[in-house]
Amino acid sequence: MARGYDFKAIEAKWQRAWEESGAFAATEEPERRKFYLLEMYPYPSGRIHMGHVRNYAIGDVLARFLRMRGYNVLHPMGWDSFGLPAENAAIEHRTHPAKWTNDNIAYMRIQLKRMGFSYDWRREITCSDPSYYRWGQWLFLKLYEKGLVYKKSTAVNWCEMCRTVLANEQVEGGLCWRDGTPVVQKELPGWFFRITAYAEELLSGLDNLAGWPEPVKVMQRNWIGKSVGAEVRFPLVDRQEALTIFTTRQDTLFGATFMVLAPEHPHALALAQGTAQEQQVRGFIARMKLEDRIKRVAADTAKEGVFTGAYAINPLTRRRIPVWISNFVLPEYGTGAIMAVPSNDQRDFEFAKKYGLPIRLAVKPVGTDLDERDLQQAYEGEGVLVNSSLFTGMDSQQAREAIVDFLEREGIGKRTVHYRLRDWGISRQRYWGNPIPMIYCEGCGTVPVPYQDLPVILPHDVQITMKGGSPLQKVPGYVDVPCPRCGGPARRETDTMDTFVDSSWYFLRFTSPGAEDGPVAPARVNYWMPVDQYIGGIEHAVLHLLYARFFTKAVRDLSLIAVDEPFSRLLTQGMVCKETYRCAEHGFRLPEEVDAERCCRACGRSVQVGRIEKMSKSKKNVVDPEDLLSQYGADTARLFCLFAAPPERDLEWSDQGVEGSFRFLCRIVRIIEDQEALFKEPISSVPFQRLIVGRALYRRAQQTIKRVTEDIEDEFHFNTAISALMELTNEIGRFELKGAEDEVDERRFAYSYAVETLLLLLSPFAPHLCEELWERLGRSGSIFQAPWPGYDPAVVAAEEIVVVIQIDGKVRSRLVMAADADETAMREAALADERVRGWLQERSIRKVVVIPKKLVNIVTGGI
RNA sequence: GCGAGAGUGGCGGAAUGGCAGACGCGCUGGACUUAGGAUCCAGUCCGCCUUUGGCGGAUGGGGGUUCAAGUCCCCCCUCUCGCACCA
Repeated sequence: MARGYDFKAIEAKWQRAWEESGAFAATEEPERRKFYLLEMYPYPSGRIHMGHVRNYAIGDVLARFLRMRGYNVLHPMGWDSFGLPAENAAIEHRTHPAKWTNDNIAYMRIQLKRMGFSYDWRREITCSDPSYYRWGQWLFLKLYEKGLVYKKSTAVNWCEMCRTVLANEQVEGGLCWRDGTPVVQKELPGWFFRITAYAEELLSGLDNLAGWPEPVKVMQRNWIGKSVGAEVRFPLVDRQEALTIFTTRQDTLFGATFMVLAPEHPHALALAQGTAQEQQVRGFIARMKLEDRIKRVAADTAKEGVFTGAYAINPLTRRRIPVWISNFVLPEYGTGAIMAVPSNDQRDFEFAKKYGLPIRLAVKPVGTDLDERDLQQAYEGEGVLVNSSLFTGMDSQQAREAIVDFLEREGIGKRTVHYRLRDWGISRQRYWGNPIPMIYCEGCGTVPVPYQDLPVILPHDVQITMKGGSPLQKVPGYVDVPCPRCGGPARRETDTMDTFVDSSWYFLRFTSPGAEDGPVAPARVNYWMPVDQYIGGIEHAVLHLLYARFFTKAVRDLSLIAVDEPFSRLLTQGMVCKETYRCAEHGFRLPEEVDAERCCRACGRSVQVGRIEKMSKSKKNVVDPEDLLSQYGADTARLFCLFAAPPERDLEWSDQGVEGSFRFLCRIVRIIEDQEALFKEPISSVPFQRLIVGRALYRRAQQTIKRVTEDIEDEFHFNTAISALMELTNEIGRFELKGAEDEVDERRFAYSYAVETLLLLLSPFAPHLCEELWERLGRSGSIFQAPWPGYDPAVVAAEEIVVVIQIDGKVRSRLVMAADADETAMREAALADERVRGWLQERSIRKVVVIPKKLVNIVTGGI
């Protein structure tokens, strides 16, 4: 038998029982309160890690708790099983991505089951399975019909090592997150989702997401990056065209003394043509094209530029202003051109100083006599307009409105809103993803695959080399197809979809996983959606969570679902961290490579005990859940993850802490085993009013019900819920079962009630053990079919309480009083107290503050 | 630079404006033991006083509000995360 208690046998026994009884299968029952609880599904990398264990343990407590509370709970699990690692692994292990993926899923499914998570496995989804991805293709085509999918050629992040485009979040400091290869910009055709069509709704919708953590909402707001301003036309001197700029500070228009274009701006070279500047401009543009984009965009990159030789007219001052080109203007934001107001914009100021361009003050701080000749830096704040014709003297905020009105009246410009959010490029030049269902015909152009031909099956026989383009290009039977429209020879699209597409709607599919007529079955999806509680890592704050919101709105507009937002409440759990050991010679070391004196076993040098960092293989500070399972079992692993820190905070791993959680469970086993005979006999209940010796224990049990219920329900404070359970356990352990003859019934009743309550309250945290002990207590049926215990507020409230007596805010005495003692009684008792009287000699009482049920504070006038 | 969050014993962490340090880990002592790395019991913020006991100090630093501040307000410091030439 395993140390402490036989968790291996117990856990296997109950996992089998739950599976056989279908305990966690969820069906739509319209008359019941539903609760859709979801944790972010994993990428099947091979084995689960502690981050998964923590994420899913948090979810499972809620799932089990809510079921006991009477909710109809949907708690599904699936696999984010498309993606590049499968192709890398295929090369490394000489296997097929499908086999590697499916083997991983099979293994990880077993691991999750061994953790005892209460999923409805009948609803399992595998992204890489045609039964799932066919509906991804279907949705792609529907969105295409709606104009929400389009193809364009543009500059994208390209990783030479991965041989594919990377999403923005996969670029960290200009390097590929996976292999550290510098990411390059590459002009490439690809498919895009028009997420920008929903920019405003994605932004405003955040205001209604009361159940989302503020940081996540802030990050999404920043990402969407809404700017309200105006587009203004600046006519070019001696030409027909004009340059259009975007600004949020039209109040500073009178201070615009030059213009700046991005090197990529379509007019950039044209303006210089035939001028003395042409060669210089040509050279500058060529150089900028070569320059690394990430570096160019970095804030600390020096501003540099060239004069185009051309002039424009400031439409308000009517003055000629030179047009420049510079690296600090970005082609993709606004119109790729700006008006430069050096007096009121720091970037423009620096540029003007560097190249000796004129500065003209447009807005000055209220009540100052700022002069542009004295400017040491731009004044970017609000203030009063100067040098601004009829707007001079106006408040800058009002002037923004007045000037944009004027621009619109005069036909010079118009109100405009710009977003930083860009359309979502979903083309991946890789094999292991969902095929984009498009066909190119020379005669008919781009033709969608007809719905009846879905799914486009990912061919099995491919050569994955990580060289050249997509492996799919070299699969003849795949690429060459007849055009669905004219029947002539045509070519299939060989890009596959970003895996974030799969995860953008998997939560919908869970509601109706077998649906054959569409991605979802309407009645079922509408019963379950939205997800009431979503749980996952904060690293998805912007991408997955933004994409999923976008998809939900787009699918809603296809009339397939009725909700606006996919996730009502969101919990972002912290990372699982552990200290690192680093040897000067051997780098990061495993704990077993370090001896008791903290020296490297390889070279004997003392290792540096590093910071507490997120568990990662490269830092050699990971703990494998598998080891935990074999040493302590699933209940201990879960319990520790929940006890060591509140869910949203980082969790610091501690082997001794795990040991402590295990000890706690062992203690409960001992308590019950020691009294096994007691529970075998019938126990008659005693009303609370008649409880004397058992009163305190009974009350403590009731108080624990209240605390645990509130801790789980309100704030997911599982750590404090567990500590309350430990206190109850301590109390039970101290309780004396033996006593006078006439007390025996009462003692046995209070004791068994407390033990039973303990098991019920602990069951969501340590389900296997509680199920087992519940059975040993002789209770029939699964503990998870028992209702969550309730409490009587009158019992919870003690009839006597300790009142703190303070003198001038310092505790000087404590008195036991009736809980319902009124202010007068409390004041008198406090003033009559001997210790208090000792302190009060020589002092005059200025005031007595009485807080019922809490304290009395006597404020004196000093000695 | 901007934004968000955090700073409490040796450690993880508790505290509707009302006894700071619950609970756990670790540590100390004791009991039971052939043994203890099992279990049980007691102790464990710091300083001071002669004890039972008591006094003083203590939640990054400094001010303030209040009868009362870890908690509210202002200033500063440190750390973590996110964004960062976004016009």
